[in-house]
Parts: sequence; structure tokens; C-alpha cells
Amino acid sequence: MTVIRGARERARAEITAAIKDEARAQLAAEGAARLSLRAVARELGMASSALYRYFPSRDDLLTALIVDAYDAVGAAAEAALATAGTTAAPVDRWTTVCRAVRTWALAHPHEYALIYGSPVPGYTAPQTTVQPAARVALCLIAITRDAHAAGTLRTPSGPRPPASALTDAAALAGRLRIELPADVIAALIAAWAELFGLVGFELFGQFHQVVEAREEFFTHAVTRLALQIGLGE
Amino acid sequence: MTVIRGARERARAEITAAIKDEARAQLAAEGAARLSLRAVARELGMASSALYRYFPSRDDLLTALIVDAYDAVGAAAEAALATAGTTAAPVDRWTTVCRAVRTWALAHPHEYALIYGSPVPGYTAPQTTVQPAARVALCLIAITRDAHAAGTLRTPSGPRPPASALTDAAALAGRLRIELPADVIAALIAAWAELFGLVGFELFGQFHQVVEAREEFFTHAVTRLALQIGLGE
DNA sequence: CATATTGCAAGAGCACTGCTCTCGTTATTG
DNA sequence: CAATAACGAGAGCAGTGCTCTTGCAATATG
Repeated sequence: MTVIRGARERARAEITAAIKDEARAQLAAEGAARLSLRAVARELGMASSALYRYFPSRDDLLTALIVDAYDAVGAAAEAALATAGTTAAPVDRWTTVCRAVRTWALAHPHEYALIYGSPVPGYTAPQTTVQPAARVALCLIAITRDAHAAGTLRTPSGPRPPASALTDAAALAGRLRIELPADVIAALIAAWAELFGLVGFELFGQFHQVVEAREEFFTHAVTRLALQIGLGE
Repeated sequence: MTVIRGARERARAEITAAIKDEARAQLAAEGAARLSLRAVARELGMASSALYRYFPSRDDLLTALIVDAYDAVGAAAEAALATAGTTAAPVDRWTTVCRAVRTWALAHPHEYALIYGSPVPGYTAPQTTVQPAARVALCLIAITRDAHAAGTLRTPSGPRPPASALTDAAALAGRLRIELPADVIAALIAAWAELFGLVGFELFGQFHQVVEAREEFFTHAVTRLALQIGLGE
């Protein structure tokens, strides 16, 4: 971590945090589209131009909020995984993490939309977002790897992935040093994307007048995702 | 269809269409956030205030684009289903429709983001969007219903949905007059959401450095979705 | 300690936005 | 033909992101 030396750096860190907090509050209240630098400055009692000392542009502020949101949902997933413990059944660990993601999303819809909805600032996210963005996925990987190490992992259901998908999966496994078969990795990636499809559809209103028992439906659906990659049963 | 009587109504219809076309062009080029009424008016050679005779607000124009986008992706899905024909295997019909959705999304990323990413204008979409929004889902339902009628539908894999989910599914089936078992409906809803999770993750860059053979991966994943609701095999 | 340098806040200002209002003009209808 | 409704254009308001300049305070340097 960076050590803050003088009073100036300390003040800078505090003001930067205050700006992000106020911006996050506006984001939560009104959404990313209505987030206004001038309103943030107004609320903080400073000139709008002073804010540019801390964030060179509105997009940079949004990017900082994106990183924070990824970290927040990642932390929620990790906390859920920790409370579930390593002794629980893999399926239960899986559903616990998934439900934590869903709960966080429902509590922070605008922040969720910022990271898993339309990517607002430009189309290619800065490199700084990729590591926080991976935290939820790493939780799901950890569960699967533990099950694999314990020998309780079946082979994924359904047909075998095509060779190209297995190549991609093997490359990813090598890069992240994941001790899992390529077909499991491929199934994991699909389940990971499908999980956020379920969350996003509920959050963005597609389940309106379609699914009413949202939580039960979600739990059931992610349980099936777990079984499909070979966890449990 | 509405019959256009006078020259005034004809002009109004044409100008409304021209506004939407120009707005759609700007949406495709820059995204919903950068869509500007004044720029649309400028490009059309009219005063910005005149545009408000046709769309009472920017959100109303966006809503019109949303409806059009739902209709476009729905039409793409229906066209794919038509070309696949009724004689093809249910799994192939399913993957054909899914791939048409993905192809449309890749060709129209901003329009896709508008409807399946973060819902921009307000949180509750107007009632006029629900019918066009259902067209893709109705394609998937039709495939499943055809397979059920032909007797080639297995029971969905995995555990049975909870009672509340079955109740929701039965209610939906009754409302839409779908002749399908409740557990199939429930599996269909999950697969429907998961399909758009796969598309969205690819489109929004989450598969960056994760999946390279995107098309093969997608086809494989949606094939598994089909098997999971009982189509084919 | 005195001085030069740097970091910072504030204000004015630019170009842009969505939107409203008014004012002539044009097309439709009785 | 006359009354009415629809329409286009312009001015204007409040707000936005962002830049530039000016003056001040904290830091670093001799």
C-alpha cells in the first residue's frame, strides 16, 4: 500500500475518497447517466473545476467507481464463500456465492448495471478493471477446484466442448494456474456467464410478470448450473 | 395498419421515420449516452425545437428506439426460425435461433445494450415494449412446443423446480396459452435468461482473454441449454 | 531562514445539452 | 371562406463537461 507522507497527500487521499463517496451516492440514487461532476462538486462545497485535480475527466471518475463496484461484488462473493466454509457441499458453496452476487446486485442495481450492463466509458475497459472483475469468477473456480481436489467432481454433463473451446480453456487454466480439466473450465465459463444472465434479467425487469418467486427460482437455476459443471450429486 | 389520409399525416409519418433513422444511426455510432436531440435535428436540417412536435422528450425517442430494437432482434430470431424449417431437429432449430440473436447483437451492439444492458429511461419500461420484447422468447417457446407436440421432448435434466417456480410457470403458461409442462416452462425461462448472459458477456468484453473461439463456444453452450430443457438427444 | 517551485482552489468562459415559450405560417376542417 | 389546429423557427433558460487563468498556500531547495 502507498504510505501517505505529508499533510498534502493525506488531504488528497481524503478528498479523493470523499469525491468517490459522493459520486457513488449519486450513482446509486440516479444512475450512471445522471451522474454529474458539477453536482458532486456542489455537494462537497467546492468549485467544479477543482474536481479535475483529482479526476481528469468524468469517465475517469466512472472508471474508479467501476473498479470499486467490481471490488464490492467480489468482496461480497468472497465473504459468502468464507462463511460457507470449506466443509460444506460444493453445490451449497456454489449457490451461496451465487446468491451473494444476486443479493449485492439487488442492493446496488445501478452499480451492477455499470459493470455488468452496458459498459459506459468507451468500449474497452482499462486494464485496471480486469483484476477486480475476476474476483467473483475466482470464487467459482475455487469451489470447483476444491471439489476436484476432493475427488467429488463428476465430468460435466452434456456433450463435450469443441476442440477450440478446450484449447481456450486450457490456455486460461495455464495462465491462471488452475488445476482443472479443460472441459470443466469450459463448463465453468458458460455457467459464469449464465449466472449473470439470470441476475441481469431479474434486475432489469425481464422477469416482470414471468417469474414472481424470484429467489427460489434463482436458487434452483444456479443449483442446476452447479450440477451441469459436475459439482455435487 | 393506420391509413394515412392527408399530406400532413403523410409528412408527419415520414419525418417521424427520418428522425428515428437518424437517431438510430447516432445510437449505432456513439451509443445511447451520446445520442443528442440537437444533433439529430441538425443532421435533418431542422430546428431542435421542431423535433419536440414528434417526440415529447429524449426518453420518448429512446423508447421508440427500444421498441424498434426489440422488434429487430425478434424479427431476426423469427427469420432464423423460418429458415430452419419445422422439419429440422429441435436442437438445431434452437441453436439456429440463438445464433441469430448473437449475430444480431454483434452487428448492433449499442442497440443490444439499450434493450438488454442497462435500461436507460427510467426503471420501468413502458407497456408498449413488452410485446416486442417477447418475440425472441416466443421463438424459443415455439420450438419447445413443437418438440413437445412431436413427442420428442424429454423431461428437463436436473432436480425438479420448487413448487413456487412451478406455480409461476403454470400461470405464465395459462396466460400465454402454452401447452407445455410447468417444469419445462421453468427450464425454458432459465435457459432464456442464460442465453442472454452468454451474449451479453461476449458483447461487453467479459470474454476478453477468456474465450477466443467465441462462435464455437457459444454454439456449444446454447446446445447444452437446449439439452437441459429436454430438447434433442 | 528566505526563496523558488509546485499543488491547489476558484472563477470566468466555451461549446454543448434537453427543454419551453412565443410567434408567424401553413394545412385541414366546418 | 373562415376558424382551428398543427407546424417550423428562433430566442432563451438552466444545466452539463471541460479549459484557462489567477491568486494563494504548502512544500522543497539554496
